[in-house]
Amino acid sequence: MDSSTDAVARELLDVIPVIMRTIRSEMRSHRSNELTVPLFRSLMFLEQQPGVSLQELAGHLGLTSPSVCKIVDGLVAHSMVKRQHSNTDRRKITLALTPEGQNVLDEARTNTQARLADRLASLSAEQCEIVFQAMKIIQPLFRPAGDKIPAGEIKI
Amino acid sequence: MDSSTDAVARELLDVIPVIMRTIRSEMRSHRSNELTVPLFRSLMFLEQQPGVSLQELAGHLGLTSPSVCKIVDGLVAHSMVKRQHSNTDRRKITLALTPEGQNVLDEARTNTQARLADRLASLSAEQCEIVFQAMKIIQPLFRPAGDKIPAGEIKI
DNA sequence: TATTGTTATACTCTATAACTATA
DNA sequence: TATAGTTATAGAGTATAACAATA
Repeated sequence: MDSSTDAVARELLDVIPVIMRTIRSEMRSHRSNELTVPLFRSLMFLEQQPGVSLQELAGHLGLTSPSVCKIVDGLVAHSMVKRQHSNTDRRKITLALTPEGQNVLDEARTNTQARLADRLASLSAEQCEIVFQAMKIIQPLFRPAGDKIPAGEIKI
Repeated sequence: MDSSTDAVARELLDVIPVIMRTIRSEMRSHRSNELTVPLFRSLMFLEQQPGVSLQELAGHLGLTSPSVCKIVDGLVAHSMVKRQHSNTDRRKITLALTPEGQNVLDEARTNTQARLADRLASLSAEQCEIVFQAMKIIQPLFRPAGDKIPAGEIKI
């Protein structure tokens, strides 16, 4: 069993960086949406969890507060995100997508997903299913600390 | 079938960046080997393909020549890689691991793999197998252009 | 003239440290 | 005093453009 997890670890180390580079470059190559991976992930998280604080977003992204503060600055400057002071604790901020942010997210997701799907086109239904299941299996193991499971997914 | 590849694409977009961040941070957190992901991948490639040129390495990494030139500078400065002029075409260079580079690679691979394997420890044998197969399925779809399949793997 | 590698320069992403405002 | 967020500054990592040497 140990040798098996080692083999999987070796494969992950081999394959993940290559996929990541593709995702990055495909996200960049689409001219209309100048989203980087962290910006894209921020918008996705705010769609799932509207009203979160900066620290909650930082926890999800696995980045420090200053880094996320700058990311949010950019998103606010481009009118994709609304930043407000919390009513209950005025030190905190609450973050949410604007309608424009939702549009940008929808477009970016559609485009990037379509390009990834193109690469997967040669897979059989069985192979697709294996990859799909693998992602579902791996995801919880790498979830950043402090990242809550969205309420809609608790179902177990 | 289309909805299936779309679903897989969505999962990849969700999960890959998170795994990538973990790989990065685990690689950095181990103090003795200060290898970044691209440095690590360079060493791995030179182990498989000793004697390659800078452009071949750049093709494998999916980076531009100037970027790879700087990476190689660093590896040479740290005595991990030997850089020589080619005899047949003196514009070209040939790159190869030094014994020290091999040691650094071995240690980094062992450590990083072990940490990843720790995260996978809770998986059942079946789950391991699914993830393993998924990586094998995905890998060829995302191989960078100009990246040759290592001679030892042609076997088919 | 085209190709291989290098140097010069700049931009993005991220981090640590220091600061402000609120609790 | 502790916490949430911000600002200031610095260090990777990458790219494009310009250059040198060789073919």
